[in-house]
Amino acid sequence: MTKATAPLTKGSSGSADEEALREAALEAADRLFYAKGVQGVGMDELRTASGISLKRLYRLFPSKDAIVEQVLLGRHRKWTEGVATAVARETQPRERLLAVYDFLASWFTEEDFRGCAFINSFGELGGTSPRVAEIVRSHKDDFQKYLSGLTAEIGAPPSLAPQLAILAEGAQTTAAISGSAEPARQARAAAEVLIDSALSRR
Amino acid sequence: MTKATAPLTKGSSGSADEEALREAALEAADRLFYAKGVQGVGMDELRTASGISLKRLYRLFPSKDAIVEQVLLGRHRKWTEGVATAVARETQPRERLLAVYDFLASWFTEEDFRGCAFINSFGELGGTSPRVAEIVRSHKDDFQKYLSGLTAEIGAPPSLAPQLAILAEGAQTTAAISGSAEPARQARAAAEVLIDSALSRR
DNA sequence: GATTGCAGAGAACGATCGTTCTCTGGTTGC
DNA sequence: GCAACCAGAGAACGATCGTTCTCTGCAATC
Repeated sequence: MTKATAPLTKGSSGSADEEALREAALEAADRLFYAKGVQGVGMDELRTASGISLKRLYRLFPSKDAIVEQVLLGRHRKWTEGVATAVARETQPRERLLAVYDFLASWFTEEDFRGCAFINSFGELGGTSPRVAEIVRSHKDDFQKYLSGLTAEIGAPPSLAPQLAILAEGAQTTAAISGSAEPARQARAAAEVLIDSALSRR
Repeated sequence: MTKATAPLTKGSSGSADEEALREAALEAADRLFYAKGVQGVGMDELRTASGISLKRLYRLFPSKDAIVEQVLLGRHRKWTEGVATAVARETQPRERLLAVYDFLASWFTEEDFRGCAFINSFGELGGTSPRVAEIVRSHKDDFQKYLSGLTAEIGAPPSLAPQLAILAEGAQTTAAISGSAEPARQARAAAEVLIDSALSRR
């Protein structure tokens, strides 16, 4: 009864399994780290949650730090994708910009929402882990550059993008701490004013 | 602070010393926690940094958690004071509001600036420590209420205060991560637009 | 069928965590 | 002078951390 699956050559078939396991491990790690903080989750807890033995975890990743790094990089990919998808649904440049805040609003209503994982990680580890600090910095830089592209679409001055970014960051932390999705709407309303003001002064 | 002599009415003999020690311990704890995260600092490190023996530390405070709590409450006092002082220097209501962002700007240039301790603590411990989450929440709530008072001075609609708060929060995290004080000026510029827009629509 | 290799489960390791206890030496009260 | 007490330094404690190792049993190879 143990021969039912994967009777192929094991040399190359293990790689696909490995990738699936890696993915499962990262998913569990992401969920745990996000909910309880990186240092609040031990490798044993990750083992239990993922169902992957410690030995295997350490064959998939060289260290916990590497898992943290991969989790953050995965979050970066998902965030970038999510924002881009939300923006792509709109055609008018102004609406495309505001779509960012609608994306935030729907994210904030997820029941396990606990703020921006990058801000959280920076607060916890930014002072002691240069690698984490670097990843967070480049994530935020990426977002600013993305906003710059969107503001350029409407011909707004370059000073608008950082202001809109600050609104987004503030909405994330405020929503996390207050436990409400309202900051997304408040930030959106503020963004409208800033955008319109920038456009009228163009 | 210049205190000449220990007041007799403050407490029994030895209490003044204890209070000074408690203050010194909290000062060291604040500096270390802020720089390296709460969980990144052990009690042994706090002992070394403060020069206060473990035995004494545990007579001054019942646990590390209590120290964390006191550090946060102390930060809250200092923040509230600092903002109020900066605001009090201005007389015109609009300038009083903007003084908040000038206060941020000068804070951001401090060399050991590493963001808002409350946001950082929330990211690290908010998911596991209800007490920390509560303190952070009430600190941010306090700030919002303070801003509400300032916006009421200029007769702006109540919707303005949360927007200005979001700008301040975003400026703090963005400045921390980017390592620049620029976000304070950007937030200030955005606040001006929001304030003037709110006033013209009044 | 014997041998080899590798998987999983979890015990074990050294380090460090928050917290407590022991030991020592000096001060105080009589 | 002597007993009682208390402060300080740091060892010790149990728990837990990230990481590695051992043990066991199964599967594949000659």
